[in-house]
Amino acid sequence: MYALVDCNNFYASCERLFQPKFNHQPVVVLSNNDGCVIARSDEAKALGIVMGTPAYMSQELFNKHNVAVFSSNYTLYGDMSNRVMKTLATFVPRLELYSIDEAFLDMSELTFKDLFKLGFEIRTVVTRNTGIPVSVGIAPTKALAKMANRYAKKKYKPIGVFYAASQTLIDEMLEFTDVGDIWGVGHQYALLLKKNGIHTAKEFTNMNADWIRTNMSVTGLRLWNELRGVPAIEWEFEPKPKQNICTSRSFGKLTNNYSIIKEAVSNYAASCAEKLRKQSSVCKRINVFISTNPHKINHKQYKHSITIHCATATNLTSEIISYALKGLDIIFQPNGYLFMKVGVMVLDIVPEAEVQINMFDKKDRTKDKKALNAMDKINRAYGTGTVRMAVQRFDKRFHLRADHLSKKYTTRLSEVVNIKI
DNA sequence: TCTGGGGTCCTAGGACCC
DNA sequence: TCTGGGGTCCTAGGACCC
Repeated sequence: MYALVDCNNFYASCERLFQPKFNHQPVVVLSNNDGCVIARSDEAKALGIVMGTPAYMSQELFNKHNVAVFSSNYTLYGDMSNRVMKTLATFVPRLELYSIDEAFLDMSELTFKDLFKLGFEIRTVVTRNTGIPVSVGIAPTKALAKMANRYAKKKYKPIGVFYAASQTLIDEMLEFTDVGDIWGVGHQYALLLKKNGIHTAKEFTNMNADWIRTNMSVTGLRLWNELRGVPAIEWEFEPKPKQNICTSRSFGKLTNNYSIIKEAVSNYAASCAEKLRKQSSVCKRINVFISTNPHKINHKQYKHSITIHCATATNLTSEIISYALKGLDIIFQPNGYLFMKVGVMVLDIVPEAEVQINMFDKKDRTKDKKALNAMDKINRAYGTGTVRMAVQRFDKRFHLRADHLSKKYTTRLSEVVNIKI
């Protein structure tokens, strides 16, 4: 048995936790640059505010209904996530952290317990310990547990728990669920399925396996098995080491200023290097990409990327920056375009211990490593960018918009909430 | 006259997830 | 004025190599 525990409206719930005056007011959280809506409280959902819509398009709705708007505060959400996960870990022998606000719990050794009661206890204790409301779905496979979680929210909201304990209950849930709401079925597959007369998850499970394989590839077939009660998605108790690491941002406003773009690329490259060091790995290739704004249909469009091979696999900030700038220099177009976004990706990631030194590479990296080690420590303690390479500059002319940012209530001493007793 | 086949790498893009 | 960011997996065509 699998349980999927999911925090309700996670980012919105985190913001509310520290400003309870918003408890009965609609709350939304915006993406980087205050671009799109990425989280909504129930009240905001009821107003018809749609996930992923640009903030400026919903502005009227925000004003009219007195919606509390927040920029995203990932420091806060990350810390709250850790607290939730720690609490969840006390209930089961093993769990898999699936995303910032979800975890799969391994219930297979607990079948002697009343799993519904356990689900309810999990919900109660997490809310008591962290203040974050959660829902629980329990079922024989991961995909069914995902669905049970959603079903709990839609059908048994006050209880917040659904245990698909029998085939009758599973069928009830499958019939209730639209194919588009199945985990792993996105917009395109939902259209395809509906065109073929398949509207509910129950109808999906009744389809012929060959048809699924042909039209939805192996991933679709895996899903089909899962929904028929046959586990096909493996546990991942230990997070897999990342194959790629990427840092990219949109500019606060469109630009074709090469020095601003170089500065941005330097910073994203530095961030990739830091992420590599954090997991004790190095990369063999570095990819840089740049693009204009595809939403501006009357602008001339350009996008390009390039991959550079490292002479020696590396995680040194200075080296990764210089490879990235070399790549940028090749793909950058100086005339006629307004750029929206650049990014740096590090590829072919291997453990640092396995590095093969290029025989012509005589560089001694021990000093660099010591310096970067110290730099990482300082940056972790005092915030990203406290110590930086000269090319990264200080003025952040490409800086992001965040007009509605809340405080780091749980991670910065000066911003901790004061309580008068 | 007859114009291979297998492999890798790069870039691009499409599908999905949160 | 204003449309996120970070991932995974899969596919396909062109360049290039032997």
